[in-house]
Amino acid sequence: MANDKVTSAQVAALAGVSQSAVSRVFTPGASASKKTVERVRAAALELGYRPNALARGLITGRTRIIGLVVAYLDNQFYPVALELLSRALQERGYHILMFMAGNTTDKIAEVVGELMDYQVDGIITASVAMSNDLTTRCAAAGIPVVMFNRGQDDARLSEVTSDNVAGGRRAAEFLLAGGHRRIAHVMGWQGSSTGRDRAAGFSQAMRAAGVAPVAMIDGMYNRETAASVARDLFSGPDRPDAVFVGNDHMAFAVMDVLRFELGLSLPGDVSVVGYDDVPLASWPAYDLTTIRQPVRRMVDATVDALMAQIEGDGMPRKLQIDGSLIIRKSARTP
Amino acid sequence: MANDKVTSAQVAALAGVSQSAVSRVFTPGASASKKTVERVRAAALELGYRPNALARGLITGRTRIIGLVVAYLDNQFYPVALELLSRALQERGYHILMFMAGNTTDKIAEVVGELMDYQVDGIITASVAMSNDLTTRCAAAGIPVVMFNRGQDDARLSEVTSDNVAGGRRAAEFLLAGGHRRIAHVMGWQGSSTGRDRAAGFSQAMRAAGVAPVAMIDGMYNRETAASVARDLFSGPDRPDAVFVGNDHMAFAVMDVLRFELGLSLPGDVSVVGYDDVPLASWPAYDLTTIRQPVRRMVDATVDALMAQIEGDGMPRKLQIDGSLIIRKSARTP
DNA sequence: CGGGTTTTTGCAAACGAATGCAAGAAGGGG
DNA sequence: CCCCTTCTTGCATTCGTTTGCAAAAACCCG
Repeated sequence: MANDKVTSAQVAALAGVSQSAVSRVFTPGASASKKTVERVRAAALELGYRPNALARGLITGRTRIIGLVVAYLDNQFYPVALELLSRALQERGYHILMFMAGNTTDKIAEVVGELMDYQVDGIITASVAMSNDLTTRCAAAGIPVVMFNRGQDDARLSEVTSDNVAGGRRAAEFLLAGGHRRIAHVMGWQGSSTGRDRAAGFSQAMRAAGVAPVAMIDGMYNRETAASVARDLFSGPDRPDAVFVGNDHMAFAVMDVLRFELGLSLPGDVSVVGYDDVPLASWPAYDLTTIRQPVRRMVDATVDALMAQIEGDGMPRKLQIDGSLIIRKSARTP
Repeated sequence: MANDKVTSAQVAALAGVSQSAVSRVFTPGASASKKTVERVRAAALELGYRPNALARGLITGRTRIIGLVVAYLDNQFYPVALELLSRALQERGYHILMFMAGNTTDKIAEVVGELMDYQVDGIITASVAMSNDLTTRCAAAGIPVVMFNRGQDDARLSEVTSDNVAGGRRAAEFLLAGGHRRIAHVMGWQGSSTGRDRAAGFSQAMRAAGVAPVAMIDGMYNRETAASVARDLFSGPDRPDAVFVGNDHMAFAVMDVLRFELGLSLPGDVSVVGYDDVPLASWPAYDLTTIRQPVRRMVDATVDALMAQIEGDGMPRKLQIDGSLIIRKSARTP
């Protein structure tokens, strides 16, 4: 049966037609008579023939491979997104070539270079920034790029995020409405647009209410950092009575420190609000009040944007998807 | 600069050498004089040339792409493994083409078929079983397959697991040593080797101690199922005083039910032992006593096995990596 | 400086499929 | 039944590389 490499020529021979005929049978939208189709199909089945995607890609210029660059997977938001992305693309006949990149510029450049070697049809970056130079290279090569959950001020890039400014504002307003006046913000990494936007929204709402934040400290989207920030912030004599944390991943760390190291109760002593609404946030051990990022819709938007640019003549687009506040038990309810 | 498609021929023209020369400069281990190398490198840099991986793959028969098939990512063990795998392979110049497959046979077959279309150099399956037919096809195509965290009785397949039988035994022994006599087991999915092996080890140790398990129920490696199993098991009048759960992911669900629905205290009322030691297990909100699967070593072994078969003449191998018991606070300590 | 070795080089043939072109087959209408 | 149109088909070229082969160049040593 299916031996090492079956080529279209072998199928052609068996079916008694030319190699072109075989190709046409396997190329959607090419012309072939009913009889040829049948004979070729039969021969292909017998030999276990499947078209070689590399050869096809070489000549058509499309590989149906999407490059995915992601910085880390320990924040649960990303595996969830990855799973959805992968499924959505698979449904449309595309496949994901995956790369882990630290968030350093040159590592990312290296990785994008390798992606381009494989002639990917498009690139999705998750929680990763593109340097200007890199964007230029992708644009020159005609490879559309869409940034998932990160924004950047460059018209050549598509981006899909939640409305982070609104989200930050919403978090602050909720805490204020709960009667809190000593509110701190453990910020998302200030090197990222999401971190900055959420912080900006938070500040905005605080200012509007005439309340000054107790502190705004960068938690780097990192569990350890967030924990140590929480320790500093809450060990002193006049500690905050509420904290908005830049994402759920850090919020869990903060809650751990508050409850298990400092013996504080939530929401009795302190209110905590997170951002993302990852699955773990709804588990009773945390039961975290948080701003939801609608992953599913974000993923759909990402795939749509990419497909529009690959298959149609779509232009880069910037989308913000609104996320609602999910009220649970980690923060006092107004 | 870097225009749409730069080919080796263009570089050759600019450098004043033949196209073959360019190829040789970019092929490790090919002969080229110092002078040629220099001139070609310079020209390549100027034009932004990079070898087309598709064309290269077409002729060499190696793509440096590894197909990865994974069933789900909601169990934290897999994202962690995925990240390590991806990094390890990247270091060796390989890349991951990722596929999500449910655990249904035909879905997997479909996915493996698509993988083969891309002429992958090897396949890693994580928490996924291979049908006999599929294994045959891969073997015929000369594509090595290594199963990560799953075993199968087929000499053509490599596999890397932890020593699940020993692990299950260890868990039971630990609970027995803690003085428990009413011990239940929420089993890992019995359709998987890991689930069966852990259960077998557990049974073995119980039998050796002359203690009959209170219950052994399949939790399907699924959070909801595990939770409802826990509800049934622990709501009755004479509930177990200890439970060994087939993996951490389910153990968290069980703990949630025990503590937050049934108001039981751990390890006071009930002892819980899990399997995997995912990062979350060490967070104080769970602080789960568990059998560690040494992911890093498992990943290294996986990559080694794969490389041996791809680059050398290695035979398929079956590896079991021993994992130790990590004692935390969810179970009574002897 | 000559004869023999070793390196470097270009030529041309792969790899496996898609596709423009022109010829052949089939179909349709009067 | 013939002519004109529409479908199918095969031929040959193309995509961007690697690589075997043989010629050319460089090197070495006496």
